[in-house]
Amino acid sequence: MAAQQAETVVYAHQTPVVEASTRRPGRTNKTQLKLFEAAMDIMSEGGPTATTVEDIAERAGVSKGTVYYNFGSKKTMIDQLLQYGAKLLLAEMTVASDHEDPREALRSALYAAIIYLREHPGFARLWVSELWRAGADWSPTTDLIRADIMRFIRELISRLATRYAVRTDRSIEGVSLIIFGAVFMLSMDETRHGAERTPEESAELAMLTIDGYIQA
Amino acid sequence: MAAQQAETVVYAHQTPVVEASTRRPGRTNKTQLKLFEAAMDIMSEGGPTATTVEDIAERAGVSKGTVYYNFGSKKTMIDQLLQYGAKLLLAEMTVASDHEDPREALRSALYAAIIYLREHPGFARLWVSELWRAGADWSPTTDLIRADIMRFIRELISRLATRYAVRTDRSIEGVSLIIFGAVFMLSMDETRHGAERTPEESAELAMLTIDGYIQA
Amino acid sequence: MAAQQAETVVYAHQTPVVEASTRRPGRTNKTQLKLFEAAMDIMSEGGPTATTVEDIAERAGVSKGTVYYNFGSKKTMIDQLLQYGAKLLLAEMTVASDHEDPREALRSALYAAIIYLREHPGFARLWVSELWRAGADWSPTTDLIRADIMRFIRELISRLATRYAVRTDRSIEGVSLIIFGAVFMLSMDETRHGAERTPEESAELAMLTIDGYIQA
Amino acid sequence: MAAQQAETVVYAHQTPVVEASTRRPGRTNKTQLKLFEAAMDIMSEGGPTATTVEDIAERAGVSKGTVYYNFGSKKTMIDQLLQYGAKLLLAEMTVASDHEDPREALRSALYAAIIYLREHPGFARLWVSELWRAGADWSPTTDLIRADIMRFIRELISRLATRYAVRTDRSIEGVSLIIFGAVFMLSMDETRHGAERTPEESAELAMLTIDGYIQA
DNA sequence: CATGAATGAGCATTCATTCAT
DNA sequence: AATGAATGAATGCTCATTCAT
Repeated sequence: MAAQQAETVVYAHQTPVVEASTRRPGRTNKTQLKLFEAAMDIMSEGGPTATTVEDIAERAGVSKGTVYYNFGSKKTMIDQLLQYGAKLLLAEMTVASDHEDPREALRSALYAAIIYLREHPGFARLWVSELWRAGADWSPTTDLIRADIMRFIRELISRLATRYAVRTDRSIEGVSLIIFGAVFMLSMDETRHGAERTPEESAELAMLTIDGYIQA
Repeated sequence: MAAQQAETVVYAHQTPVVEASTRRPGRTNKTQLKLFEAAMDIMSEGGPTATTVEDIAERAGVSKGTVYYNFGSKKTMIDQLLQYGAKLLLAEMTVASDHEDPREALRSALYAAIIYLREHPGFARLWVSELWRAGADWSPTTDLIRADIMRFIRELISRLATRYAVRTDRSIEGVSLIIFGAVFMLSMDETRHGAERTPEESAELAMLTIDGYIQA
Repeated sequence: MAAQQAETVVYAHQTPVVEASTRRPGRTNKTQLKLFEAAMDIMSEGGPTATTVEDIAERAGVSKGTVYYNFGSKKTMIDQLLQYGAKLLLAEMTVASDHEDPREALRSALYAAIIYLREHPGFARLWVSELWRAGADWSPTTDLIRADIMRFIRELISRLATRYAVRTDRSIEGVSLIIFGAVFMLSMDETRHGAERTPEESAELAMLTIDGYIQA
Repeated sequence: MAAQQAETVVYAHQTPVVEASTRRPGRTNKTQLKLFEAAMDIMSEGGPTATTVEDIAERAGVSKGTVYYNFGSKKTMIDQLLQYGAKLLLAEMTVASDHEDPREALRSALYAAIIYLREHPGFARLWVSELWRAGADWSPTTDLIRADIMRFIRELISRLATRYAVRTDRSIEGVSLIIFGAVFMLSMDETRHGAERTPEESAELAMLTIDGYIQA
């Protein structure tokens, strides 16, 4: 007796991530969490297209039907997984960014992001896949998440100007983007080639860009 | 007797990447080029998994069988397409880097890369997909290509020290990596959201990192 | 979670033949039986290679996917079909061989075999195809079945010595083999050219060899 | 400029086997012989359906097109190969059967057949496959060959009556058939499981049936 | 004579999705 | 709330066959 579900999944800003698009009202339940973990886990190997619903269900120890009972479709599940992961990532970065010095706040946030992506390679892998997807089956969720992350970084970068002299011939948006790119590449590289750098070193590397941004 | 893989497009390495399964010598022929173009074209829409062999063949104006006659498998074709695209990319960057001033050489090479990736979104899309794949069907090609690009950037960065004071507490390898990430993110962002920046601006942004690297 | 192979029809051996790839326990279900019947039916026309999974599914009244849900692959299905048919054949022969006189027991068993093969030409056709296959996709099932049938005949032949004088310059193994060959050739000939002999006559013919074996 | 070729291949009794159905008039040429050898060789592994035209051409060291230039179709090639092999087999048996004593003539002919089939497992494999094929693509060649072999054996068996007392309650046709089956099974068994018997022993085994036939 | 390139119908297989229980 | 069985459209791949050179 499952109710039909809307195709469009709106990313719920500020409100509980999963709730909005769940098949049935109510909070993310235990089965859904199990499926999220399993999916994140397995997604580190092959990206969403290469990962089958059966794989995920098996890893989560439930049947395929259960995935459909809980999410209605693979697409929806991926979508909500993305939201789930992004929420956690943002939460980590937010906590870490609680520093008075804006440079330190940014460094600390990037450090947290690097740690998170290292520990959740499946999320990183998934995000990359979705981030650069195009065509018919594009979901707006990715854009919304990207916007949230970007906004978060942008605000941290804006704060730099309150204490440092920053270059005014470079857009904050642009700087945020390449910082984003640097962090991602560092994380994915670790996943692929093993950690050749400590998270601290990675964060310092990413801050090089900021050092180029701060100054005349 | 049928050509499963042509040596032709083998990416410029000391040892041919796909030699093991190569069946015959000879140059990349017209059909293979047509297929490469078609594949690059289509790949900008949905990544390799979402792109079917039939689609590629149709766009190239040949039959599905022809793809298999020329490449033997989808995987092999993708692999060689990657090599083909990388060869062109590196060629562009090499030509552009012909400047006496090492900073300008680097900036110009990055500019060329940004242009190339903008004009070949399919290649960029494909590369991203392969770059972070793992598991059974991983092909070493991606690693080799990545290594070549990284080596190229690394050498340009090394040259900076001949004229500028550079930070010695950051590894050149690491700097190369985040430059790589920045360029990629800039390019993919353009593909996804339309060009909000000129290529020149994008190149300057990427150089911010270098500016952070150059100085005491 | 899906049943690729059922343990059910595993041919009566000490160790299940296909155990390695079995996914779940449980009895041979209705769908699998339907598929066996359909496959045996169709196989009489063209051997396993010429028979498509689609044909079998259609004749069984299920979808192609169902075949794969139940058996995992065409090869596995053929394998289990062989086991299924062999089990039935051996059962028939076993029942028929219940005679005190060893010669009569053997004759009766051969008669049963001839009847069975006549009524299941698909099984005979399949077996012939597999029996002499070689190369990469060889499955051990055929050997195991052959060994069982041979062992059964061998034992019946051994019993002859308890009542008759038999030639000791001919190996029981060899005699079993040519009896096997005679029965097969008789059956297949009927299938190809129509029944020119009654099963009784066929059985008597096969017993000629035994008559040559019994005597000084 | 290849002339079209008739689908129906008539088996040329008593006349050169290959000539009748060759695309162009004239004797079997070198290329055709090379292809026959290659096909016989490779056919021992997988039967005609599993053997591709490409496999045969490759083994013969010619191109696929050459097969079609020489035979017009795979079917025709197989057909002529069958004729070619049968002609050789019959020739061997004929030479071997030149004995005054009919029993010895038969034994010797069977011995020759066993040797031939052992040395040409591809022919045996091919024949078995064709012998029990059914359906639309049945070629009459197999029947004609079978008839020739059977006639040959039948005549040898008929001669037995000139010197031995034979059973009159068993048809010569039937006896020929099971001798045929015995020889085949012995040969194929050797191919599959290695030679556990010398050809002499195999021939003696097959003669058991004759011993059952000779006597009151 | 021979062949390399191309073809396309046909086939085994995968997998997201449905649904009765 | 969960699931096992079934589905069928989609897809990668094979291979006999054609044909221009």
